Amino acid sequence: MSMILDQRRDEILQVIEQQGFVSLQDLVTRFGASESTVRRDLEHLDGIGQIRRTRGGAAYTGESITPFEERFRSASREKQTIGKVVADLIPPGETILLDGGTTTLEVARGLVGKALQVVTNSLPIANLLAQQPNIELILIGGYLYPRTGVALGPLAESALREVHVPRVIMGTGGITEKGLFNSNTLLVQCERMMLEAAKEVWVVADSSKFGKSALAHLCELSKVTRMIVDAGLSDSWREVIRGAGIELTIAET
Amino acid sequence: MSMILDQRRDEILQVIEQQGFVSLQDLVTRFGASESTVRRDLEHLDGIGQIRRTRGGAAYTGESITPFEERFRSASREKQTIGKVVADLIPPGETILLDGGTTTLEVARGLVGKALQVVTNSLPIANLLAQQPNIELILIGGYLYPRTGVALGPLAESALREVHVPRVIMGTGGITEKGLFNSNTLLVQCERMMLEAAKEVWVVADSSKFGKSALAHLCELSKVTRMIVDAGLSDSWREVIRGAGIELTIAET
DNA sequence: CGTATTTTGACTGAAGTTGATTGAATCTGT
DNA sequence: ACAGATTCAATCAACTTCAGTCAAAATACG
Repeated sequence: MSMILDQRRDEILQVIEQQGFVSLQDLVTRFGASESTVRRDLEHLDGIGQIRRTRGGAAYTGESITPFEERFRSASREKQTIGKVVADLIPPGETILLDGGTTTLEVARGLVGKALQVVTNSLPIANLLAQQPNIELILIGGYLYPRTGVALGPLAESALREVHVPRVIMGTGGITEKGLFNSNTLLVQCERMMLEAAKEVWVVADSSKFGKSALAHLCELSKVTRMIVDAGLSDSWREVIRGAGIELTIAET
Repeated sequence: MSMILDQRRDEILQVIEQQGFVSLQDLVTRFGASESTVRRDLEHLDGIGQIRRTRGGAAYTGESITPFEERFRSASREKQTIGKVVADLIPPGETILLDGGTTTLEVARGLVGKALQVVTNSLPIANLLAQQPNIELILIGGYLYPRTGVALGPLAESALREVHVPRVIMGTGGITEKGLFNSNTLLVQCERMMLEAAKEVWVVADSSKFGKSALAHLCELSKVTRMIVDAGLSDSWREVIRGAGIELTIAET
């Protein structure tokens, strides 16, 4: 594994995350690599589900970024299953804290029709649940991170300080033995406050996230109470997760 | 200057979603693409059911965005003109605090394309402005009042305590010589915090609001710096408003 | 040091996209 | 109902981007 290669792919991912869309030519000039190389990088990032290739470039689809166009696309089947399973695990009448992200958005979809109190800093999730008569929605405010629709920053953090809930349901950018990662430091800071606000920490992640780290370290595995993952998770990773004292739920179709 | 296919189609979809309808020529000049290309894009978006093609352009047919959406479709012409006039009165680069409501939503529509910092507790306004690249959006969180999509309650109030802006732009339920009124005590409480947070208080109201009171008294007329009203306002009311030391702006078509 | 493996950049024909150009269909004003 | 204008679908050639292949370069490893 060449260091240069991984580094370049990480940086490409960051560029795509920041801009939402990037043309292949842009990446070629930006990194001084050949078309073929960049094309292979995009192919790889598409393979692990972090981006979606389009003719002429690529678009971001990874966690923690929920462009509003996302509503027109369908999330991966894995994420949908995870969303349904998690929603069924939550007892009616509860209060839950819902992190932003594509997987948690699927959880929110699963919650439709239930009687719950939901706290979230995600605009897309708020839009989805605001229409639900049985759901009482509490919005965490703050600086609205463009294109992602997630409220972050000092306002969000001080609002989270006043909130206490039995569970938080979080998405993540990557999971390794060292813990959870996300791609944005501002986001990680806010997610730390979420961890503080909740007794139990549930993490939803599709299996492509395992073994992937990202820019910012969020927390140790020991902070996590429960993980809900799709059936594609390897046996060795199941061992690691259970070995860390985490209750592992596999979301089957 | 060619553009990635998917990106252009997404942006076209966003434009149509926001405006309800666009002409083909408008899209051609906006994206600098040829008629043929735009026409093919519309054909595609029609094919996947997100828009409906019409002669000369296209209309939005996607799943209803939010239940609040219909509110601004049915906004009266008076409110629309007020919105445009107010938006033109705001110098670029400013920070404004935007109250919730149908008239302020029209103000927000007028702000599209400007470079501003906007603070709001209204979910519909946040949805409208979150996608604008030149607008930095700060969301006031809190309990989301279901009917109107406005964040209220203690969380909203403590967030507003940390905010200071040169102007707040407020809607209102009714105006009499005794001051401003609104129909909801929780809302009024929150709006009082907005008054505290701003140096200048601008009130937008269509002329039908004058002479009407409502459940909860918000503040005296003396708190208001400026009012923007449609041309239907009677001379006697104009006297009353100016007599209270308020700068009165009549929004003409 | 030499060999195996991975990564890279150039090249290819294939496939997709674009803008211009047609004549047909539709709209508008009289 | 008519003429003129606009919009449309269909087609085509130029252009761009694509996946696949191969050999050179870089790296890993014994």
